[in-house]
Amino acid sequence: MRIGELAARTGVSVRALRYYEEQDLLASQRSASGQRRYAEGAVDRVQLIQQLYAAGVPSRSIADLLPCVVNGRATPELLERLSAEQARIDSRIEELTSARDRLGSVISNAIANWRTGRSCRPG
Amino acid sequence: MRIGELAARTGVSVRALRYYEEQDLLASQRSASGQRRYAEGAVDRVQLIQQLYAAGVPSRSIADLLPCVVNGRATPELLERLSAEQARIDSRIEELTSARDRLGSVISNAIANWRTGRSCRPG
DNA sequence: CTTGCCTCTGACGTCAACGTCAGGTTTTAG
DNA sequence: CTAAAACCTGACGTTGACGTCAGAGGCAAG
Repeated sequence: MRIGELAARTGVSVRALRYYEEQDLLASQRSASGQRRYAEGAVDRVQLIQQLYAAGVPSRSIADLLPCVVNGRATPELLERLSAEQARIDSRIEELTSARDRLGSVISNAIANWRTGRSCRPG
Repeated sequence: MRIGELAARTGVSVRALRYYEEQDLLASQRSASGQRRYAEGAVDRVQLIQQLYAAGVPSRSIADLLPCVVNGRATPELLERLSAEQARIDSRIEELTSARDRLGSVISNAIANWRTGRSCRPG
């Protein structure tokens, strides 16, 4: 498929796909005229890239670990990096959870004030 | 306390603290000569700011909700925004969890390959 | 009083992950 | 064949949360 279709099917922009290629995250065949052609697997690949980006994994790390994802092999060193990334994600989840809870108590606190005390209306 | 001490006690840079003030996230008294003076509560406040930043809450939203955190009151509109932020954080946590799991399966897959099949060593 | 560290206000630099525009080629629909 | 739509390669713009540097003042110690 061409880049436009891949963009449509993954929900990421054409520009982003070209950017991924620049960063060696996503390869493409080229047609005789130079247009990018992608196989079906590219859809999955792009979604994985997005997932890792969303997890805050820097693109350099993604570039390093993607081959491993594809062929299922990793050097011990890479395995360590993967575990490290996983740990980073875990602590990030904890941060988020605690932030979420803090927001939650702010909310219920505000609601409680709202019921019992004066409301937020002027006066 | 002065800005250097607050920075040391919160672990954020002096520049960041001045930036927070610029964004109306953190107020300060000024000495006669213009230096910033902070009360004890500033330490907590800065940590809250960090937590929200870490959760991806944009600084404008933080500025809006901080007064509410302080005085425990919120307009219905603000309550809605808080809930929206909470929901955003929740979906972010889900993203991260799924990324984490995906990394996990990559890792265990690699380990399995490592045990059963050929290792990653050349040859 | 001076030395040395802390602080001040601008103001420009940075980095990632793209957005956007320019100027040109290719593919497709009619 | 032609016009529209999609694609190409640069290359500069954007945003957020600061980093960093310049130049000038403030403050406690000796």
